[in-house]
Amino acid sequence: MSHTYEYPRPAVTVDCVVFGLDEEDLKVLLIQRGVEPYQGRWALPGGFVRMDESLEDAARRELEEEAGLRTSHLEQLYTFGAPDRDPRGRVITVAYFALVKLSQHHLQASTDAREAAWFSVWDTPKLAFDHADVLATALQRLKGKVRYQPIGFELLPPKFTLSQLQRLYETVLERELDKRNFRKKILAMDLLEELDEVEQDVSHRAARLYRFDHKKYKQLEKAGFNFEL
Amino acid sequence: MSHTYEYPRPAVTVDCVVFGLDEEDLKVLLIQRGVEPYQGRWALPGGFVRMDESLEDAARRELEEEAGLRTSHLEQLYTFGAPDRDPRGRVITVAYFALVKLSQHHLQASTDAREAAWFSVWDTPKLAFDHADVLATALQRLKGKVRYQPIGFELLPPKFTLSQLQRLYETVLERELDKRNFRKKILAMDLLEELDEVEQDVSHRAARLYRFDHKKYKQLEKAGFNFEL
DNA sequence: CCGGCACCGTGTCCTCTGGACACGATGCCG
DNA sequence: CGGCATCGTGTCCAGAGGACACGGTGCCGG
Repeated sequence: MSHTYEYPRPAVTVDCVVFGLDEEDLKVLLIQRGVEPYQGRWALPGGFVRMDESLEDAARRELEEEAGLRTSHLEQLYTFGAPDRDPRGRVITVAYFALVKLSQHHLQASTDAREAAWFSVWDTPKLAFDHADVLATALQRLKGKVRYQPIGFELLPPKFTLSQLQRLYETVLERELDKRNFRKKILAMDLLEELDEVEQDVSHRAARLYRFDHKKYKQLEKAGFNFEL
Repeated sequence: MSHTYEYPRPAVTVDCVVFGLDEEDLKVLLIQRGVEPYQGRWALPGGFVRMDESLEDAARRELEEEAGLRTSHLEQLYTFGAPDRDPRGRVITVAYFALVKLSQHHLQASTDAREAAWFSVWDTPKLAFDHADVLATALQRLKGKVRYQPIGFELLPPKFTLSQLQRLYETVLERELDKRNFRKKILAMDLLEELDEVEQDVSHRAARLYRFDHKKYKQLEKAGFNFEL
């Protein structure tokens, strides 16, 4: 290896901001730290990048190890590298952003005896390192992206009602939407498959279920179609 | 330092995609490599991150060192970390994205005897490492961002004509725009200061000069205004 | 001096989109 | 069988965006 590389090197980690949605709120997955620094504090799941794995592989591995979690949607968020962001020394972290269907991911005990739990994104405990910044950045990204890419569906069960979908947007965007206009617009896109099923076990009139048509979206996307709100 | 950190570490670099605009084309700044690997190939300016500087500071420093360049607009683009992207070993690079006013940056000889030059973004030589991917990512970002943030002005001289501005958008977006609609829309935003000056040394009727009003934009932005194409 | 050339600068019309807005239908429960 | 909660639907209006053409101005060359 060239002499060029014999400088001291920073350590490199990945951290994941995993969002999920339940009936009440938008949630983020946190892990309670078992060791110093910030022992006992809550933090984003993450860890060191191995020499032979890509950054995204590292993110997936950490999610699997720390929360027994697999996710369909995982994208790079931002890289945080302030020299003093870790008290142990120079650590640069590549943050990732993931969406999971909370309904299908009941957390399993983490393999390394750390506690994992979902918190409302509007009400998290004090976080370790600069993870509050990372979370804020991720929220901003989610808010921005959900409007012009159909990623919101990653947060819902495969079959969902239009009300659920609308609640999703209202929660993420932090504003109310008009039901009629919302339905008009989303149905006009012709990306939802109307199923011959209605929701079960509700104590009022049951709503029709829909399914997002990924194939159709891919096609339309190629043809220059743009999803928007 | 904790034992946790005694894993082997990747090297970390920053690379910069610097865009400039001249009368003909959108340009990108490249540096010819003086050492192996890829000796003689053109590459993005960049280099190793020092242990005591932030990522953005590293990017600015490299731009200064390799091209004598300062830039107003510098933002993080993406982090590239495929295990085999550098033949010398594991090197992760944090790519940055910069815009400069080409009219005011005649390149000075680089301090470390490497050659620096501007190339049309549509016609670059074969690049070192995965820098072609980095450039493609940057172009995509520029195309996306220019429409909803007033960053295009960073590519123009402080005083410019509406035709120059329109040509900028046409070049970046790779499509033609209608002159009357473009002027109507951009002037309606009320972000351009109309000057009592016209361009000089043209062999036809001279066009009026305008200046972008950064202050006004900041105010409007706070008030919830959204710049859009 | 005059014509040609190149670019500057301007307004109308039409379509479509987006937002405001209310009520009858359905199904469960007590 | 009445009450309650949610479902599901259509109209109207204003504003934005896109299509579209021509007279004005200034330089240059003959």
